[in-house]
Amino acid sequence: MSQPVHIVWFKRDLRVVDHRPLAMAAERGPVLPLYIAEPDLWAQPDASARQWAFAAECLVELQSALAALGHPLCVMVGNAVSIFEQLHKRHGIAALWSHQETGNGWTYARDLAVAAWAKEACVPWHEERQFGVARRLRSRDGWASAWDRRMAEPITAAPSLQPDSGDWPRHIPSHEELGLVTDPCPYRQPGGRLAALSALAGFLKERGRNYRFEVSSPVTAFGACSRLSPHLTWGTISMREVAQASWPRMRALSQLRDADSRSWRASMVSFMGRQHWHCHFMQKLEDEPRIEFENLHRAYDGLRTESGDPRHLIAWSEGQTGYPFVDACMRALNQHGWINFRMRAMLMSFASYHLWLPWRESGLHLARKFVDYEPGIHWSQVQMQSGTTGINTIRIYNPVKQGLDQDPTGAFVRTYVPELHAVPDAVIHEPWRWQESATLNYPAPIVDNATAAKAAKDAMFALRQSAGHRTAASKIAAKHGSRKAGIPMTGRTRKTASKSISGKQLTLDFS
DNA sequence: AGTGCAGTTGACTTT
DNA sequence: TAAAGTCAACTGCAC
Repeated sequence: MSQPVHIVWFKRDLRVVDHRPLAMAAERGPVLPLYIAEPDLWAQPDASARQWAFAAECLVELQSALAALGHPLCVMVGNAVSIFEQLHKRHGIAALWSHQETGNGWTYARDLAVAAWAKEACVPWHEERQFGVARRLRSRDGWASAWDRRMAEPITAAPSLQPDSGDWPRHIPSHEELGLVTDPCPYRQPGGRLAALSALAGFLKERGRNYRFEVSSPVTAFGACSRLSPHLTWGTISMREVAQASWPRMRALSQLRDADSRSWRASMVSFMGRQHWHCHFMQKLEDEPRIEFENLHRAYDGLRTESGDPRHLIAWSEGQTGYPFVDACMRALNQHGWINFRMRAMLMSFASYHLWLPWRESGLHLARKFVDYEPGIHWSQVQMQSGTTGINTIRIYNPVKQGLDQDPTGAFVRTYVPELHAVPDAVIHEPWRWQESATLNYPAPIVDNATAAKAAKDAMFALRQSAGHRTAASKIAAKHGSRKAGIPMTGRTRKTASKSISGKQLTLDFS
C-alpha cells in the first residue's frame, strides 16, 4: 500500500451511522478503521470483564458493518502511541480521525500522549464532538439550548469505503488476553447495534408507556426503562439518534387526546429529560476531571478521612449488609450489570452515610459492576449521593422505607435474597424483627439504621454550617449548576420572593 | 345541628 | 432521585 491512510480511531463510538469522523475521513482518501484494545486501559480499577464482554459484542457487529461498507475493522492490541507510531512508519498516516471522549483520568492522559505524538509526527488529529458535551466550555449559560441545536443536526449516513486488500489483524481479544479477571454476569444485556435499535424501538412503541411511574421501583424498572445506557456508553447508537427518534413519537402522542396518550406523553417528557441529564453530567467531568478522585467541594476533604472499615466495604459489595433491600439491589446489579437509577443512589447513599465509607473505593466497585459505566455520569452521581458537591441537598436514603415503598410485597427481595423466602411480608424489610429470625442464614444488620443515619446527618449538617462552605458552594453552583432554576417545574405559579429562593435550591438538585 | 376531637393530608421547613 | 418534623386545613364521627 503506497498511499497514506486516514485512520478512523474507534473508541466508545462503535457504530457506522452518525459517525462524523468516519464520514469525513472517507471523503478524503483511503480509510483504515481501527480499534485498539489497550491492556493498560483495562487494567484500570474502574474496568471489568463484563464491560469488555459487552464491548467485544459491539466490535463483532461493527466489524461486519464496516466490511459491508468496503473495509473491515482492524483490531490491534497494545499501547495507542506505539501502534500509531508503528502504522505511521510502515504505511504513512495521512490523518487521525476520532470522536472526543469524556473518559476517565487514564484516557485523558492517553489522549494527551497521542496528541503530543501526532504533533511531533506532523499527523493531523481531527476530533469531532459527540454527545452534547462541549470542550473548553467557558460558561454554562445557554448550555441547554446548545444541546437542543446539536441534537437537531442531521444524522450522518454511513459512507462507503475504498476496498483494500491489506491483511489487517481482526482478532478480538478475550478478557483473559487483556488480563481481566473473570466476572460472571448471567443476565447482562447483549452488545451491538441491533440490540440498541431493538431496545429503542421497543421502548418507544410499548415498554415506555408507564416509564414515569415504573422507573423508581426495581420490580418494574428492568422492563420499563429504555435500557439504552450501555449502548450510549459504547456508542452503538448516538444520542442524536435517540433524541431524533423521540421527537416524532412525542409529536404523534400530542395529536391524541385519550388518557393513555397523556400518560405516555408524561413518560416521554421524563425520558427526554434524562437525555439532557446524560450530557449535563458528562459535562461536569469534562470541565473538572479531578472529580473522579477529589471532592468537588474541598470543605469535605476532612470527612471520612480514615479509609473506613474494610469489612463494611466487603459486606456492602457482596450484598451481605443485613438490610434486605440493599442486599437485593447489590445482588441484582451483580447479576444484570444494571440497576435503576434510584437504587444506584440508595446503594451509594448507604455506603457513604450509613457505613461512612470514603466514596472512591465504593464508587470503583459500582463502576466495575455497571456495564453502562460512563465516567462523567458516574463520578458526578457518586459525589452527589455522598454529599461532597456542596451544592446539592443531602439525601440519606432509608433502606427500610425504600424497601416498603418500592417493593411492598418483598417480591424483589425474595428473588435476589432467597434465604429470606420464609419471612412474612410484614417484616420482609426488617427480618431482625421476625420471631424466628435466628433460624435464618442471613446476617444481622451491619449497622443500626437510625443511629448511623443520625450520625451521618449530624456530621454533614455541622459541616455545612461552617465558615467558608457557602462561598465555595456558590462558586461551584455558578460553574456547574443547571440554569433551569427559576423555571417552574409545574404549571403552578411561584408565590413570594422568599419561596422562589427555596425553589431555586430544589431545582439546583441534580445540577 | 353544631361542637370537639382524633386522625389525615399537604405544603413547607429543618436537618 | 431524602427523611423527618411542623403546622394549618380538612375529614369523619361521636355526642
